[in-house]
Amino acid sequence: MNESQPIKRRHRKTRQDHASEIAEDYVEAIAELIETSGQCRAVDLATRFGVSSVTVNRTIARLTRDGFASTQPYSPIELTAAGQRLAKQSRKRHDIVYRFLLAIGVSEEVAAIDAEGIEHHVSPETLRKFQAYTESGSL
Amino acid sequence: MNESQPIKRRHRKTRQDHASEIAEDYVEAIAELIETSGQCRAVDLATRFGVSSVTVNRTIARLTRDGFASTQPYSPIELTAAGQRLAKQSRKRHDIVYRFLLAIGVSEEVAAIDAEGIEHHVSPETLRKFQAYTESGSL
DNA sequence: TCAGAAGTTTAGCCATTGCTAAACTTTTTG
DNA sequence: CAAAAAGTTTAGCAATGGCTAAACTTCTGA
Repeated sequence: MNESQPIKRRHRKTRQDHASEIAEDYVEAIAELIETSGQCRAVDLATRFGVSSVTVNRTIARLTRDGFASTQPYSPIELTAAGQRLAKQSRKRHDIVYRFLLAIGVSEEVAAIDAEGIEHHVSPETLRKFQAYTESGSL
Repeated sequence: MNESQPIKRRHRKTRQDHASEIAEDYVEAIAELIETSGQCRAVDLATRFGVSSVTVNRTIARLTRDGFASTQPYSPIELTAAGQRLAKQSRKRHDIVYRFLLAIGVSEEVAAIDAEGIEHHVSPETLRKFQAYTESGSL
């Protein structure tokens, strides 16, 4: 009998999940910055997230440690293959959530904010429902 | 000219928001436990959230510090008026999200998990849309 | 070219959120 | 009632994620 796992697996493992969320936000932002401006510097991420560049630096160090980013001192930030994959996937999920919110009538501004928060907590099943609704225009 | 705030207010202030999420999860759980079993003990919350009772203890200490909970040593955990208000509001928001997910066809199990994650990131505007959809059965 | 501006890194601070081990209190039960 | 079980608290460790100050590197323009 294997009942050793916590009764309520429904509840997320807060610390770890939070770390993944930040990782996703960062790789997404890095990919976007590289796409739009050719490169990604710590200062760009600092502006974007409203944190100090010291904080960015350490987060990037973790991403590097975990195999998502790669850097040389004083050089632009790059994504590894794994980082690019994660960025692409996060971006896609983000877009689905954002478009869904627009489709149900949420304003662009609020949809942008809420999508940021929601995207990390949507299971594949829910995501499929979101997409289905957005595409068909109804349900 | 007041442009001192970070350019992207869209992005949540991670640390602080995360703390609020935990506060909401806890007061919600405390209220529920008191309702269903008459009282709330640290060990109940530990089981519920899958963390150690030491962790629960310290979280409760923070909630107490912040005016949401009150405790005597070795006694059950209680909510202050503010805690009860927060619990009620969180519960309501949770239910709206959960019912909305069911309404768009997400399974009960997945809806329960996703609602836990999503509820903290839904603005009043989006919440109204969710509720409108759930109630009218369409949009 | 070289001095200052811009950007990055290091050092060191704090709070939160997780843990285990151990001490302590309360409850249960033989 | 006393001992064991159950629950709580304290002490102390680690990682994450935030900060400022200060040192360092790189870039830029007079």
